[in-house]
Amino acid sequence: MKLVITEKNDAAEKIAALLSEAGKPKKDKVYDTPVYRFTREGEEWVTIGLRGHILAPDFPTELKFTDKQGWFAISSEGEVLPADVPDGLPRPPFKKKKPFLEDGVDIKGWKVPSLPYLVWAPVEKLPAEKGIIRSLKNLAKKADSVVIGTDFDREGELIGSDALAQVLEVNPDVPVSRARYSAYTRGEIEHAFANLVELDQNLADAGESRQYIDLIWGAALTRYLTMARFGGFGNVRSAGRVQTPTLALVVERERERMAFVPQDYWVIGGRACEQGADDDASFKISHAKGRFSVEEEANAAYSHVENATSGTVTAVTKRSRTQRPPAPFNTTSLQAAAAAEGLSPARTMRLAESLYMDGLISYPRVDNTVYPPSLDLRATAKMLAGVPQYAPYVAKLTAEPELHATRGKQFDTDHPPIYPTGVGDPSKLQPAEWKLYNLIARRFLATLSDPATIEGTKLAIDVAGEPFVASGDVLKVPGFRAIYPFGLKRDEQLPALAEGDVVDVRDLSLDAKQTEPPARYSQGKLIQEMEKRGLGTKSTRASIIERLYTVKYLKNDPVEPSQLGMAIIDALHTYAPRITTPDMTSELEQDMTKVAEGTDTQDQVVHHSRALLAGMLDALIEHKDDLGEAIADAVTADARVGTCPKCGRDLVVKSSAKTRGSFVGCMGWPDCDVTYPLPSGVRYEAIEGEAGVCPECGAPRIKCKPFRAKAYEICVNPKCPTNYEPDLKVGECKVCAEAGRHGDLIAHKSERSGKRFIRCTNYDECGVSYPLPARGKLTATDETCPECGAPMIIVETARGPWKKCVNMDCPTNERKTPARGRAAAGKASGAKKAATKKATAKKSAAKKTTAKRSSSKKNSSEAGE
DNA sequence: GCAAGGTC
Repeated sequence: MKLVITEKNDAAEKIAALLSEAGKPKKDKVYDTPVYRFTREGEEWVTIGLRGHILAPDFPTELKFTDKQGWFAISSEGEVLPADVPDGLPRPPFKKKKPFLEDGVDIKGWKVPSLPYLVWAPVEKLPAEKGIIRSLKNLAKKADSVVIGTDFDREGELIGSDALAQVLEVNPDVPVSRARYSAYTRGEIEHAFANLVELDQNLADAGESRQYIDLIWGAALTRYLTMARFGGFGNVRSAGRVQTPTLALVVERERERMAFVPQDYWVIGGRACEQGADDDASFKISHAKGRFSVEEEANAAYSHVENATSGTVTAVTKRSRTQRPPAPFNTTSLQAAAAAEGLSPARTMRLAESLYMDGLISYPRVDNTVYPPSLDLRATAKMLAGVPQYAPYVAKLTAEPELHATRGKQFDTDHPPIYPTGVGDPSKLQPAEWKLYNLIARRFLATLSDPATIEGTKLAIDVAGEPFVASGDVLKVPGFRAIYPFGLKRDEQLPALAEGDVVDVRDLSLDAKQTEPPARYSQGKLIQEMEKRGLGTKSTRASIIERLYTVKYLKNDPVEPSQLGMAIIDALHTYAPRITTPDMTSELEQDMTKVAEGTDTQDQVVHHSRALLAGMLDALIEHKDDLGEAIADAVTADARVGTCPKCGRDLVVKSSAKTRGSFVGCMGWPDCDVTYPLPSGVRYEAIEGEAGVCPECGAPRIKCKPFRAKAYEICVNPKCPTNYEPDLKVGECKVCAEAGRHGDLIAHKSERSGKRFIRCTNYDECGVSYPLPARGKLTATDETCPECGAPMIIVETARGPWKKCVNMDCPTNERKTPARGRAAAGKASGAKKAATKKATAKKSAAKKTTAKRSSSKKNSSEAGE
């Protein structure tokens, strides 16, 4: 039996289909791993797909600190210190209990495990995909020969080399060869298997050097930053060859913005229209000078036109321009286009993976922007007629005798650009999935479409002797824009005017403005910038940006660095500058080339890199205290939500170790005891400036951002009148009155839960209490409910005030009562369950159609070749 | 509780 090992299941399936001589390969499973069996030249073949890297590099378990001992910091004297422990908790006696934590203790011949030694620690490769490895070994035992068919690049060679090591463990004498192909076409695959070569161990070693260097630098610097000032569990401060320069890009832009000195300028603008026309038909005009940099000049010009009500058209110029249809999508351009539609790159990749698995789009991790000749463009376009929204456009497009596709700049043959492979149904896909599918499908059709022709018109208008201009665009030939409206600004249309025409002029004004600092990166732009600088790969960039958000180095979109992010970059820039620039990646690339070419060995390159790191770590350890302080200050600044109304110190968001919840507390604790509760399950943000201080009580106002709901602002003080009237009397207790007592009904707010309720002052005797809505200002009335006699109150929310009976069991509350709420919620959850069921049904249905589709595609591509 | 690179 001949065993072919590929990088992914997809490749195993495709290669089996292309090499099989007697019909379709038989899909089988070894344990849980799909494999494909077929015969060729009288021999049994089987292909198996790995899942990328099956081994992961790591330090020996003795160095991993996987038990409770924590990571370690080094004092300036070079002494091994346990991690800082939050005040009040016992300091574990690490040194005594764990002798190997001492300096100079040998483990496997290495001194461990203080930070400087970590730099020199050995690295092992441990199984990461145990299931795949088990299946691989099972097949390898029975193999007469093995072909490594992983991707044709450095990581592919490494993945193949790791797989080979597993194979040789169980079948040491099996002959092994390497197939090198760069497209899943019959010609390419046949050629690769007819010209098998040896695995390139130098290339695999180059890949492994990359793994080791990334791990050693990342682990040492991450542990250092995390321990320089321990911020509690869950507060890792990470660093790495790609993430740190990426963060530096964002910080650099923020520094430019901070250093920016705005310049004053003035503009004169207004609106004009045909004589007597409506405001709706008016268009924008502006002074031909554009920006006045001298105020007096602007004033002078404005004084001429201030009272003008009409102008004369002095010139009309028209110029047509064409707009070329966009290039096919690769991963980066898809991420950028989707980011402009509000999907983060990481989310885009998760959605794309799901669409790919459902058979709706092609493989989403590609650099290529040129469709291969084997892709049947016409058939794909025709398939999209199955989506009703596209059908009319597809009919027109496919009526053309020939289809020409645009070509992008990047041309590889690994995979085709991202294109639709199935018919998407908006009623079956999640809204975000549909959004992405729609973008991809329309982009595909756009790449086959004609250019758009736009006629631009410029008007010169004389207003009281001052020159004004107006411009407008009209889409003359829509071309691709009829199907692809994304990323384009709307045209402003001008009425048909000729030289000498008189127009009405309105709303002229002189506005003082200031030049803007350079804009922050959008997530899409950041992805593109990373690509330009060689940071990360198409498969990793999205997740690296996401990582920078989870460690709280970045916030908001457009991307903004936190104080912590800026402090980290400042510190590393001073003591370990190599990690903060893309240079490390480009130098690593050069080293990898040397290893691949055999002029340097893996050991030499890794050793050299360790030595560089060791020097930088010495400097970092020397300044551990300064750096720890800078980090602590930055974290405080990030957590700051306002000033303490009692003592004037900073109020910050703190997290309670006991409840795992957050609260606002004063930095002056324990001298100052000011604390405020925070709503749970929402993210919060400080509000800058005056708006961040409650005008009623002086406590901070914060912005709350619930998941997938509208953000709102509140004062953090639950007793603040902006939250509710404290202890408001809403009426008298009827039950008590009937019993001959007096009881007042008072509105309260629980400080613990934040919930509001009404309770009788004689609650212990009568037990009367009513729930209240969570938000909204309450006002008492003199009225009692005509149905049940309970007091009426007014609740004022963002939607306006409404009067209601406080008794939730009262028939007048039936429409808005919690009872109805519960019923509705029950129904909603029932609907959700049904939807889930539907989704599951959809998934399996989609899988079926995928299978059908891929087999029909296979047929057509075979027919085409 | 560390990185970045594959892929699911």
